Amino acid sequence: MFAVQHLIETLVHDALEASVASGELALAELPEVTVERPRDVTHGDWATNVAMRAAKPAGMPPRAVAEVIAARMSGHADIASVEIAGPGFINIRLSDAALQRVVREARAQGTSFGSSKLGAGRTVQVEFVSANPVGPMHVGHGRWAALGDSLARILAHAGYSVEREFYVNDQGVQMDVFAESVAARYLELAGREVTFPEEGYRGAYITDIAREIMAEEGERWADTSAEEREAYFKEKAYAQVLAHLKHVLSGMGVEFDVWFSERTLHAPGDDGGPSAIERAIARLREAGYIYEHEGATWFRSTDFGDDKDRVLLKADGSYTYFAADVAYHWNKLEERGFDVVIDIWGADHHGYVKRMEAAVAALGHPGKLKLIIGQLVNLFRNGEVVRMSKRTGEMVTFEDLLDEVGPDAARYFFLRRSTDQALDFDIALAKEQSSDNPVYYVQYAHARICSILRKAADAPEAEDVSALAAALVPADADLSLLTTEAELGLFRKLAEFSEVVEAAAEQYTPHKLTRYAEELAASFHQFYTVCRVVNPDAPALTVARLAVVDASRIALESVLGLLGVHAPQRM
RNA sequence: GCGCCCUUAGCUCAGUGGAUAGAGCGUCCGGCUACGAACCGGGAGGUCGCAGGUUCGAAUCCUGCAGGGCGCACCA
Repeated sequence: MFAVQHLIETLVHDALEASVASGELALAELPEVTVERPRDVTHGDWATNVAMRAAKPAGMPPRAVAEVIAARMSGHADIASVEIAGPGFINIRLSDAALQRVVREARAQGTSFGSSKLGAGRTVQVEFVSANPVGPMHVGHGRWAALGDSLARILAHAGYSVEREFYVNDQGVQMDVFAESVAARYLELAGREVTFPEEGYRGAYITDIAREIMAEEGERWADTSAEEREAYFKEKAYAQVLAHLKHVLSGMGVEFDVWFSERTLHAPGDDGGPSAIERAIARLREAGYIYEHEGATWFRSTDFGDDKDRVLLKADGSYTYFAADVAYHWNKLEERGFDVVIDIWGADHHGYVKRMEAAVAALGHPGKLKLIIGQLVNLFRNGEVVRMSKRTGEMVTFEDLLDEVGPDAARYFFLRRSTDQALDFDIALAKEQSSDNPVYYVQYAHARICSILRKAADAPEAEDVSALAAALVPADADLSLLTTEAELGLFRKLAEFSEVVEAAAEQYTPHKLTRYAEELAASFHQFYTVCRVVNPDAPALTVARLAVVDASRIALESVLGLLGVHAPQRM
């Protein structure tokens, strides 16, 4: 995919360079060339402020600089006009030929439309959700699931080699409490006197798990030692919860490549040698960032801007959660060698950002860890806050939400807001099948297109509209017949796709794609309202319009695919 | 007390240092004898939280203040 933005940047840059070479502009160094989309369409497709940036060093008025550069840009086949405007903007308008090429490319490339080589094959790991396997996921996890998965899809589309990973905290205090909780419920079911653990998990699912064990194995665990019982229940219950997490995530179309067990970080190495945690600490020690104090082993994270140093090995001989996390990131960056590692965390964990970045820097990989901090989700129903209590375990879970609104609406709503904005999720609105609900607006455009293609092919029952389009419209259809504002507007919107994907990939902002999806759908609906597509009296025009319709179908399917939302052919 | 995020139209939110700050919903007025009206067109609606600063230019960058959210463990 040729991204128009890069073409324009190159053209401006070359014109600038040539102007300096010829002596028309006296510049010691070239200013950075940036092009942007003007807000106002009358200002053309692209604009650059480079003349204003170069004016002072060149000792010329901005508009005079712009004149020099603009004179060297006109004449290119992809450019219809170059104009100087305002204080010194250079406004560039694409030629119809350039726009028509985008339509042909979309049809030729199919699902790879909008892809780019931005990532150049670099490897990226996206770790997200990583919910503790001791209970159901809350709706926040749903947001991270949608975000991480969509980001992974976008990065892959932008040319990165992507892996999705779920870090399983299958060791530690929470697992112990979890096992004790299940054991206590089990004993209750067996009719024994038992005091429920003070900090135990009180959700009804704990009892469900206990009941299941009871059904399978009877009361044989009621009279064993607590250690034996809890050790067994821990594995049993944890396996069940993990399977449940996978099931729920899968229900929203989120599949992980790797489920990484925290236990492997504590376990001895493959050769029976030191564990990953021990190796990581040794590495930090070599680098001089470790010291002992009051019986504990500390990491001097303050060397990297953290507020205070952090304990890795506690005085009681056990490792902190952070120690495992250090080892985990050492594993990601050093042992598995990812070029970029992305962690998606909830805002409630932002306090760990500095120490994690410090650890990664101390391990010799500064800057490779990208931490995305997502703000939390507030649930509403018809404008009323849905209250939840963690203490009693009463809550609307991610699974409940998914069951109620469905995967498409859930994902779309999770992705529609920028990550650093708290999300108000209104369950009633997400369920509503009306124009209030943007996911239907976009899907409707796609279904409408499919209907047109079926109509054009006179095949109302056809399932494969892609084949219909291929048969109806040759690759070299004469697109120069399409000259109305609505048609050209749609061309322009299609031409934006690639650059939106790149921006979303570079800035980790899937919400840009929901916005683009709505804009693309709007451009299509406008086109549809004004331009009759299937017209027996004008076969050439019909074919040309069907080409744009098909390109729009491909783009909508592609953008919805990046969001993980289904593109229905009928609805 | 310290740190991070947020504050833009009645509501929910976009907005890469640029030109007259946008979208959806809501509201008002219009548009189906042709391909899907779950659609389209138009109007009204803004001290971009407040105050300074940086510069050719600030919703955007810096500082301070106010309001809201989330964190500040040898917990995970």
